[in-house]
Amino acid sequence: MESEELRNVGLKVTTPRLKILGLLENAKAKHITAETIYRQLGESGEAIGLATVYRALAQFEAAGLITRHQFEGGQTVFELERGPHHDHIVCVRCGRVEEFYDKVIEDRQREIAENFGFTLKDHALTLYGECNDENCLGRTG
Amino acid sequence: MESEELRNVGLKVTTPRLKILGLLENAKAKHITAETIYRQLGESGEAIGLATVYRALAQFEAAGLITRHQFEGGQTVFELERGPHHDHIVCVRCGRVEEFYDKVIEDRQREIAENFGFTLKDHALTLYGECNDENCLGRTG
DNA sequence: TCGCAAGTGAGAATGGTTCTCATCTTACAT
DNA sequence: ATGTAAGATGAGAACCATTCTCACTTGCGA
Ligand SMILES: [Zn+2]
Ligand SMILES: [Zn+2]
Ligand SMILES: [Zn+2]
Ligand SMILES: [Zn+2]
Repeated sequence: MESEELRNVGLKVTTPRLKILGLLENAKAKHITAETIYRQLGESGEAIGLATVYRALAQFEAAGLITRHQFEGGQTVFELERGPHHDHIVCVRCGRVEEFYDKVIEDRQREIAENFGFTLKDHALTLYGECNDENCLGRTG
Repeated sequence: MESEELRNVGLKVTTPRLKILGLLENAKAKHITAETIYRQLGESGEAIGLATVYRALAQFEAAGLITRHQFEGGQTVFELERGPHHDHIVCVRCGRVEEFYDKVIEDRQREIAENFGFTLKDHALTLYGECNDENCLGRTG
């Protein structure tokens, strides 16, 4: 249950937090902005203050429940951290987001950091391109 | 000369643009924020409006003279686009930035995009870690 | 040298995010 | 169950990097 998840990371179980977690699980889009969370909760009658949404997301991130991504030209998006690590490829025309994991790249990153004498803590990799989805191609030609 | 560079990309040669380009070339830090450019020009008696700095940077970027990077938790930084493409590794303690190019990673990116049916246009890769610089280690232990 | 399209700068506006603070809740002990 | 203290909430203000506005200035081809 979601209550467990909150307790496990040392957060009090509150209605706003449960609603936000629940929305992250059930939202159609996996990568979602704070604004969207705020708006969707409002529309479904579960009004939560925007400040609370931001606060909860920051806490969830600190607790490792979610991750945050900043795709170029867009606002910050959040996603539930379930399953293994992955990076993203984003269509610059339609905004479609796909996920991938590439062991070759992950390994090289570690080697590169090592060569510079860095202890690798994190990385951000996003590919940008134009997708071949029919709904995307249809828009611009 | 810098005037050439501006003319070559179809921009009028103006004093503000020349000063900003010049600063980008001579600044100690290669990766620099708009604010810093604004402040450093001001300090050296070459006051330029902040809006002009942002405008010029946007035009330089569109013209391919500079690139823009958004390292996590920091403001946007700009750097002169001279020499081959590279990505970055950033120390999360002291902010030190190093550059690298890795053919293996670059090639894999292209393959991944292809597999998703995307035409790769761009990518953003930044590694975050803790460096072993003495000035860095000294700070936190 | 002129004329005007283009550029500039001060300050206002924007917009995403964070902060403030008075008011609620949760979690825990009685 | 009830009291209570620590923590959470929400409305709106504040923040801050960036962009916009607009009256004035400048680069540059004719
Ligand atoms: Zn994802
Ligand atoms: Zn697309
Ligand atoms: Zn660089
Ligand atoms: Zn360091």
